[in-house]
Amino acid sequence: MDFDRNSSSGYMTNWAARLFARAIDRRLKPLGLSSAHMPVFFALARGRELSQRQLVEAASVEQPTMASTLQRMDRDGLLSKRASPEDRRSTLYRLSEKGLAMMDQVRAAGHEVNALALSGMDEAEQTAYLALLAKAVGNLERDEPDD
Amino acid sequence: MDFDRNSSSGYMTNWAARLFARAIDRRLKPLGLSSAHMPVFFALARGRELSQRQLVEAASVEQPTMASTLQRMDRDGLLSKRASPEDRRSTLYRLSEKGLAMMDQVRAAGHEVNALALSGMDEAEQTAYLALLAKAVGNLERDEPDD
DNA sequence: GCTATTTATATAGCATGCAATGCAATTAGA
DNA sequence: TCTAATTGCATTGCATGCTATATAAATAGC
Repeated sequence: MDFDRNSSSGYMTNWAARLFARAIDRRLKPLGLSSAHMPVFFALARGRELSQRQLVEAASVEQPTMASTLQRMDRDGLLSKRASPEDRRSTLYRLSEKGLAMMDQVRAAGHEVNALALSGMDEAEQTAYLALLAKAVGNLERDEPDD
Repeated sequence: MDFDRNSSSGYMTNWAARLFARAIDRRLKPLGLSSAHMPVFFALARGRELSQRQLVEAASVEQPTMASTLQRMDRDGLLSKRASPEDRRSTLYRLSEKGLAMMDQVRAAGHEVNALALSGMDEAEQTAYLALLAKAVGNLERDEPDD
């Protein structure tokens, strides 16, 4: 055989990630939401107010990615913004009423898909899955430039 | 606390997948290639000739995604096409000379990044990582429409 | 206080991925 | 054989992600 995709950790991780995203997206689509909104929702839970920079950290995406996610969310009325009183470069974001009202369904979708993905694994396997992912993430982060 | 991203299998899988892709991309960028090319390269190894449909299966991406990947690869001179003699709707793809010449480096990048990601895991853990990903993939595929 | 560096965002440009749709060629069913 | 369903692909339109670059505000070093 040439190459067995099932034996490549990179390929399998990518595949699983796409399936996770699709499963989330199918559930959130009726709300007009998608998987990329989830880290923003969780970071802004309970009416918390954060800057773009803090959201970038919370979601571990690059700054331009977060900028355009926030732009779409704002366009869709999910956010409420105000200029930072501390730093004139910075904008602070909160979920709007409309956004906050969707929080429970966002959480539910997340739990449902996580449970589905992990079904058939016992406690130890579920823990191992997260631990091994964390290990791989740590390893790959050491390959990133700078940081 | 509200939500610990490190405890969400979906979040961690997505994060790992993005780090995998970035690590691959950094290595293939000097060649003008990227992570999305890898499944196509491996499927077309040894001069094998496949239709778009077969490449879709091999890469587990949707058909329009493969269509545009092939379009870019063709634009960049990595492919050689011909009409299928069996089916007038279908086009058969092979790697061009230029593409074939890059195969070793594509493989090397894949092996290097996989090894990096799995470093610090013993044999059993590496096997478990792949097995747990396969389990999650299987679970999530059952959530997909149709198939 | 003044310049040099750093930091917070914005923007451009592109790749990758998806769903939805349309069309032409093929295949199945009556 | 003739129509109906299926299949292979193209296209549209959009979201998500990235790198590279620019700009203005804040901070540091002197």
